[in-house]
Amino acid sequence: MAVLLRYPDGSEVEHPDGVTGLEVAKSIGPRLAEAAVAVKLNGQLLDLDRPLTEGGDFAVITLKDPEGLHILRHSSAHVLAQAVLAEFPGSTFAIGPPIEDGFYYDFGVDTPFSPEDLERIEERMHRIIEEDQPFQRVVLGRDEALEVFADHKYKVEIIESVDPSEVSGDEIVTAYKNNGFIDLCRGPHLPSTGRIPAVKLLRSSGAYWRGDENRDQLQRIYGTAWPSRAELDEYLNRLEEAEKRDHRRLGPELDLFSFPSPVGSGLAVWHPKGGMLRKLVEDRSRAMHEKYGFEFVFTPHLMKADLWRTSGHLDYYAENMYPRMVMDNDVEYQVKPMNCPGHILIYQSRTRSYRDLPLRFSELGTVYRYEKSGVVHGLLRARGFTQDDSHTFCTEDQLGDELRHQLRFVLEWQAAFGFDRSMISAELSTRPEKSVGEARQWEIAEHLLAEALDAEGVDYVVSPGEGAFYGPKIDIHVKDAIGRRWQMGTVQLDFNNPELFGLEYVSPGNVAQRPYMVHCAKAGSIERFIGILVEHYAGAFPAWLAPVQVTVAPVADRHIEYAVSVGAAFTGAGLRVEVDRSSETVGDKIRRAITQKHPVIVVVGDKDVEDGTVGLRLYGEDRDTRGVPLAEAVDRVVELAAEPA
RNA sequence: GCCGGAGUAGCUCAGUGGUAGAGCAACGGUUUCGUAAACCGUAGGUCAGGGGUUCAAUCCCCCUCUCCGGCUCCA
Repeated sequence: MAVLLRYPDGSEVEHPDGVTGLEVAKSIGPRLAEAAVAVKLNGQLLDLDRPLTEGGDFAVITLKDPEGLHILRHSSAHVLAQAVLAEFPGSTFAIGPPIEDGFYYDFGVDTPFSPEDLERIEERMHRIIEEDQPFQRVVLGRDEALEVFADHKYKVEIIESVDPSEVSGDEIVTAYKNNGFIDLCRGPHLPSTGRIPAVKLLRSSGAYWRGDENRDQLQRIYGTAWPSRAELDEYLNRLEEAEKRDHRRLGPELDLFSFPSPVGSGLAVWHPKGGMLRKLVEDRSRAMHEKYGFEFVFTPHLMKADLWRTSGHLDYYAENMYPRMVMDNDVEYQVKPMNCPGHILIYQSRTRSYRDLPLRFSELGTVYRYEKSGVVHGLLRARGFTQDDSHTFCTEDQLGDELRHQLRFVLEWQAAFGFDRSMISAELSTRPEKSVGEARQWEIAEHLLAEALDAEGVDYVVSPGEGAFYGPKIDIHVKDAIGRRWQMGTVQLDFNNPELFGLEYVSPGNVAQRPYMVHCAKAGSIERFIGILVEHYAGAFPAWLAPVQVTVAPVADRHIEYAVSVGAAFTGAGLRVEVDRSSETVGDKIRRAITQKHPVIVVVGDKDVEDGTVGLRLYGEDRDTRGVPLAEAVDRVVELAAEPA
């Protein structure tokens, strides 16, 4: 008997039945065999020493492959668990999967890990790696497995639930064993612990068993593992870079915003430069809403509790709302967590005809939501924020065009801020188990949302059952400059509110009809959006968004007068300018402008005063251009600072 | 909310059971300089807040607030 293996290059080679992956790799080449960590047969990953009993598509997996990295990190997690169990007798272990860039493992221990504990564990891991212990696959019967893991209640729970994604079959489970340590695992693993080239523990934290806050809190240790020391260093470097562009750091540094503790957690104040940035974003929001046919409405921050009762918020959103205030004659008021009810009341202010629709209301509406104390995160997760919110009411016939219209708006919005189509992906979330509205409505709406995505050529994934209970939605995700994904815009149907408020319009046949309601946010939250922009651009905004666009630096005090007139020329062209009148050296003035990430530095000295010229230096460029005639310099900067179309 | 870590000058950080220092920033003076840090000086702190232990607390203990890393949740 023989098995016929088809290699990735298309060639087919016959091997004896029961040949191992390692033997096949050796037959291809000794270096490949050395690099091999597993093989893939017909899409299934197998350990190197597993005998192959069938033919098919075959590939050798090395640490260069995504699957290889996955295996490396999975094996690292095992070594972590092995180290923890050895260092902390009496501890137990739960699950430890690979994740992007690393792995974690959850443990049940008496006391949470300290940073010193992590060092100790990491040392132990390195010892285990040095010992180069082979990973051995063992197949256990269910009862046998229960016995082996009798002391580990989380493992027992896993075996009892026999989750095929975590173990291997119905009545059998697989485990991997090295040097007395055994862990439940589907595999595959590296051939031995010595094949982990670079591993590092990063942090520990609490984590709930099965992700359920009502169950045990375990202690999770996060780590990272790479094919080489250099790649590990590069990764750690990347983390540092990400830290440098953290908006919570850059915000105060660039004097944009801050979170003074007397104000309260999750509540930002905007400094003048951040205020300018925000004004620019909001100006653009208003301009684009106007372009897309929206009308501007304004609703109060405080509304009667009864309204929130009608809208259902007090039923399903109460825990995110601030407590009631009782005013005249025991009337209760509440701060708004959403803008929709206010907009609905405007819709209801008069009888609406089909001729009025679609009716598009928009508001930069500031809302307040109670967030659990542990989740606030700068501008990205705040307790007070401003949505670029809109609510559109339309007929069923209009719905398809309307959804596409709004999706196009969201896409144009993102593009203006440097997020082109290649950085955008969408998620279509459909009807969840618990939902309101007729099945027919859901079907129509889901279909039209998908059609809009197709028509606009947006890549999307469908998340079945992930829609809100009141309607399906599209979420727009954006990938930033360092590859992180953020959720921003959303186009969302609402079958619930029109019903709750009894919204109607008069049809051509003079009958009352219920309109469709569409929520749409382009940025989501202005605060969050700006937080993302700060991180995306690392604080170096494109010139049209930069709070200060031009710094004029006179070489010496005698050039201040000329510098001021140069500044005036730029200001006259509509640019935002600062003239540096300090008595520092030019080098220092330039350094300060660069540190503040101003897009344009204009240096003026004796020669410029004489010739009516300036020296130009743009952010991100190490060189400068001298002797540029003032008018030409202004033109160039005006062009550089032009708003996106 | 839960688990852990942290809070010393505007910022970055030293420090000790006997009431605090550096660099940068600020301010004053000198310097007037052509593309990433001129020189000298001055001022600046209820050591997050409150309580406790102690002859004595920034340091040890407790509570609160705020921040950081996660979990859960989410724009």
